[in-house]
Amino acid sequence: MKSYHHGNLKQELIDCACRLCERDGYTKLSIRSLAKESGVSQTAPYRHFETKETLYASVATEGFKKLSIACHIDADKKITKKHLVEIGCNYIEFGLKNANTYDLMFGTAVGNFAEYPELLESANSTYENMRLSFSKLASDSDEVIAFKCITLWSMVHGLVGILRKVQVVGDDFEEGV
Amino acid sequence: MKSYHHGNLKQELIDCACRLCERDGYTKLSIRSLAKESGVSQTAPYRHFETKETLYASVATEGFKKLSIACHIDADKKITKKHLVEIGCNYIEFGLKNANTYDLMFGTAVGNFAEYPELLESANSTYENMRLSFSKLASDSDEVIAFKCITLWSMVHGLVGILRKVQVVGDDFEEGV
DNA sequence: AATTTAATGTTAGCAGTGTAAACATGATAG
DNA sequence: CTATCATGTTTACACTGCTAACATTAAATT
Repeated sequence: MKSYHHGNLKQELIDCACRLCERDGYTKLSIRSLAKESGVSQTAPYRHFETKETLYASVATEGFKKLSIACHIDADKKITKKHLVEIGCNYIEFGLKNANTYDLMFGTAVGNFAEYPELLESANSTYENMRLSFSKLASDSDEVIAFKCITLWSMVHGLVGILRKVQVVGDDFEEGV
Repeated sequence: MKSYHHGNLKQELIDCACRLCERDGYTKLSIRSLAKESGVSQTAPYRHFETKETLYASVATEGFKKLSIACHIDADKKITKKHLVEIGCNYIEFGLKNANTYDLMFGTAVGNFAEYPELLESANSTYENMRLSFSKLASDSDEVIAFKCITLWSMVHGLVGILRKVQVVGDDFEEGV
């Protein structure tokens, strides 16, 4: 007889949600289907996620962690201009290859990150990693570095959004860089 | 006795949807509430919009028209570098002040613009206006202009996305430009 | 070790959703 | 005047987020 309790439901739900969100987009994800996929009753997820937005927040949190990893930002290593470009390309590649997750991370699905401490932490840490990398290359003031960082971030973030809509230039672009 | 037929339902639904989408975000918009708001039966909108995504497409179409207008791009007028910066600022301002509509326009709510000719037309025309403005300033080849255009577009588009999440730098930025 | 308690699961049910099908009405073309 | 067709309504279905009441198990307390 199978045990009544699942044991590791929360993590399994998050993993499953990450998969489904990326595959079908977060709008198609339902708590019920998620529960069914994990072989558990319809309302079981509510023991681990107050609302659907809380689940979204968890998926977004994972997303930022994956983005950090995908960028290959190593806080300790020395960095060159070439590395910087690589980071940018990695960022864009992540955004394009994980378009649905990226949409969840930067769209309005999760209204206010501050309501989800883990998400806020993971998003801030991603940014902080980027900022640190920039700061190693420039000898500007912190303010200027932050400004430049936002500018570059906007570039790559914007490109992700644009390239997704304007597929035509997608291939040309990679060479262009 | 009120007339059975509404007469101008389609446009009223679009207008109403635009308002509600911007106020609450497109996820909160329901066809039923929209119908009720227009004093019409639950399924009446289906005479004018095949699916909800079709309705989204209409709202997005309006969005691109409004964006074009907000940018104050005049295809005939001469243009200076200062104008270009103004266009950029107008773009960013539009994106921030109409965040929910902007999200609908550039998110994944409408999967494939090509399925909605009017939307495709209005999005392309917005881009074409921008490209024309750029082309008046630069004496580069069409390809290079297109490349620069995408780059600048990415900048402002990216900033809209980032500034929405990182409100802190919002005020500083406007001065910085 | 026995018992209480808190965490985590289930069942039943509500109100709201997108959408399809069948029917009603009224404007318009013949 | 009548037939047709666009546009409206009613009814119905399967699905959704979420709540409340109950069941089971693991962990803490005695």
